Amino acid sequence: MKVTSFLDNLNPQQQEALLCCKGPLLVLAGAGSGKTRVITYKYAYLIKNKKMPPNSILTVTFTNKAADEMKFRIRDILKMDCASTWIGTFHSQCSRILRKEIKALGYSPDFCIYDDEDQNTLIRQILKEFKMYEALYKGVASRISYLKACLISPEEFLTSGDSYGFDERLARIYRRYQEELKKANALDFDDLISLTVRLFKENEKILQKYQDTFSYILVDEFQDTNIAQYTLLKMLAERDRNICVVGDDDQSIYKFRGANVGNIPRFEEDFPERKIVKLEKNYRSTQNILDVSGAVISRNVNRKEKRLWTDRGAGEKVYYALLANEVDEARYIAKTIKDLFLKGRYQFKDFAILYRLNILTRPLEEALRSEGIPYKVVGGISFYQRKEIKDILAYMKLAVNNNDNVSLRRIINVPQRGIGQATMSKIEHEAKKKGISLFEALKVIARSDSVVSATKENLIEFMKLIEELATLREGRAEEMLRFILNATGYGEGLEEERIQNIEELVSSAEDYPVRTFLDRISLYTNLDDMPEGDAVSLMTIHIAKGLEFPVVFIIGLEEGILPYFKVAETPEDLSEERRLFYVGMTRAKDLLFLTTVRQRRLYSRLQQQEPSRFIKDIPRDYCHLIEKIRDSEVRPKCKEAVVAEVPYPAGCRVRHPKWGIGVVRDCYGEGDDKKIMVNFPSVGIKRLAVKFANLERLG
DNA sequence: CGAATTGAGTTTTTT
DNA sequence: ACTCAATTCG
Repeated sequence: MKVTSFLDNLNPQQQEALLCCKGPLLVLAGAGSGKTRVITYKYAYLIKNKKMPPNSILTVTFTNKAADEMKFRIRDILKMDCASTWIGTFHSQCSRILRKEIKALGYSPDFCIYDDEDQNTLIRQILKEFKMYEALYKGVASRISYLKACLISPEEFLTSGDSYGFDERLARIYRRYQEELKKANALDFDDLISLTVRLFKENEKILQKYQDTFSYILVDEFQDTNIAQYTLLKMLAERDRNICVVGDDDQSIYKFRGANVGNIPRFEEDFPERKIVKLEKNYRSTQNILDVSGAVISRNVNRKEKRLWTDRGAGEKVYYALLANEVDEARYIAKTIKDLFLKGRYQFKDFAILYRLNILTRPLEEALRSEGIPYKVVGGISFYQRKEIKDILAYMKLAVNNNDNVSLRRIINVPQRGIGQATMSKIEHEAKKKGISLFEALKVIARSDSVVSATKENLIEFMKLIEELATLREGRAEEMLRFILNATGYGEGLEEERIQNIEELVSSAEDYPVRTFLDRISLYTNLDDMPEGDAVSLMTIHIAKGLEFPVVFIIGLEEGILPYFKVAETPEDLSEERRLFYVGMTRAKDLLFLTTVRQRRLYSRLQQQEPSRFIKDIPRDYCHLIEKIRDSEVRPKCKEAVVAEVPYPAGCRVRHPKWGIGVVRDCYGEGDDKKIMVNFPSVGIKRLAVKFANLERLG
């Protein structure tokens, strides 16, 4: 493919993003603006035109799916094998670096990777030992994860006083947790990033080596990076300053996992010579959908102003339906889908139903079933997190890394082999006394006479099993898996479905060596299973990010649900909820349906619902209002939400004492808080409080 | 050691 | 209402 043909397929802004190959570049890519295309083409352009070797471009994504898709496209464009390229997730790239360099940090390169479940198990065990309420583990886990994402070590946290919500108990648990990880020669997901940062901080030579290796850095979904990830990028890019980050602050919806939108302004400060390119042409939605979603998101403060446009035309108005309860809501949606399907314009797979909370699927599934509409709930427990899969893999992990205490605990009595709590306590005690791993301690106990002979035999048998497995660790994964299944009898008496899962695991091992296989699945936490066949998709808005559908329904647009009542406390949280709504709306290509109910049964409680505050930010003119509530039940409040009187309708002109005449873009808020957005030719778009602005309306 | 009962807590989840 | 998990009993 010639350079010119890359350019032919891009609009002027996209071309600009592609051609800027020297120095730092920030690409603000609106929803549906062809971001992936730009990144992929840019990568190809750097190789073809700038003659960069493929291995000198570090490309970072957040999901394996995004990385795989990119590799697929590159393979297609350049006819190039992408197996050894540096295209991958933050975590896989860091793991690759650490496997090579981690000795410099005193870990063994055989380290295993703990997923969230392993992490939780370990934390719970520590809580138990500290005699703390175990149910706290979720909060503890997320706070530890947050600290790690901010590169705060236990020591730093201990001396941090009041910052970072200091809590003495948390500090002790955190410190102990890190010690246990180190003992087990295990890294959790956050460690993969933070230890790579530490590696570079403490070893100038190693950092230089990777700075030399990477002559260009490309980052996708930059708005989702956390502090640790940003620091990593900054260290690598600091010297040569050839880095391109692509993101959209309006689509930052993972704050709760440590993502920090502040990294966008931070990037601008750290790389003051950066160029900025905005991608505002949208290739996905109708203008109506863009206007409605744009009106909602424009209420957020401190965002990078973007005005998405399309040449697709206005399209149909957005449908906003007000319904009596969740059963009506579900029926309304099912019926609408059926109607549209029967008209022949859409297939079932063209529809997506999006929601804030998983719990909202229940009535939906019922209604869809009764209309005979095929559907698939996307998300939920992923393949590799199933119990049977994790059990089998725990054997494998323990064989490769005998120090993996969490895996040992997991399988020592699974399937049952008569090693119970009493015996386990003895092993724990021994391990603690001698400062050795549980497996070493188990060997000691097995040789001693401190347990009854039956138990002793059981221990010896388990020990032999693991040692035998260990001899297979240089071999093929499939072989080891078969051995595990035979030797343990795992699967005997199991449900058919679980046995099938195990079979699938074995066949997915293909020809991989044991270690490669383990690494792969430790970092591939979900098999990106988009629904096959013709079925309506049900998923959370979070999961829908990055996807698109011709027809989108967003349900449960009520106070307490979106925005969710537990997060809607700070303005930041509220902004994120608004972004979530925005992400949901911008998934739609042709038709967008929004629903609110008056009454909803939630956690067995019947609740009166108020329409989401975001609804009133939708300009009335862009909406079909559909009310399916029997007249006697209509509460005026619901109606007001959408029909709220606007003294300054969009498009009308006003005179400001200082800035002269401007065109009203928008007016929102209530009473004294009523705000107005006006475009003045002299000063641009201004946001004003109606009460103080002293405006004069002109016609 | 395993089964049954009681009790608490209910978001979102790329890796 | 329902799930998941810890504690208690056999």
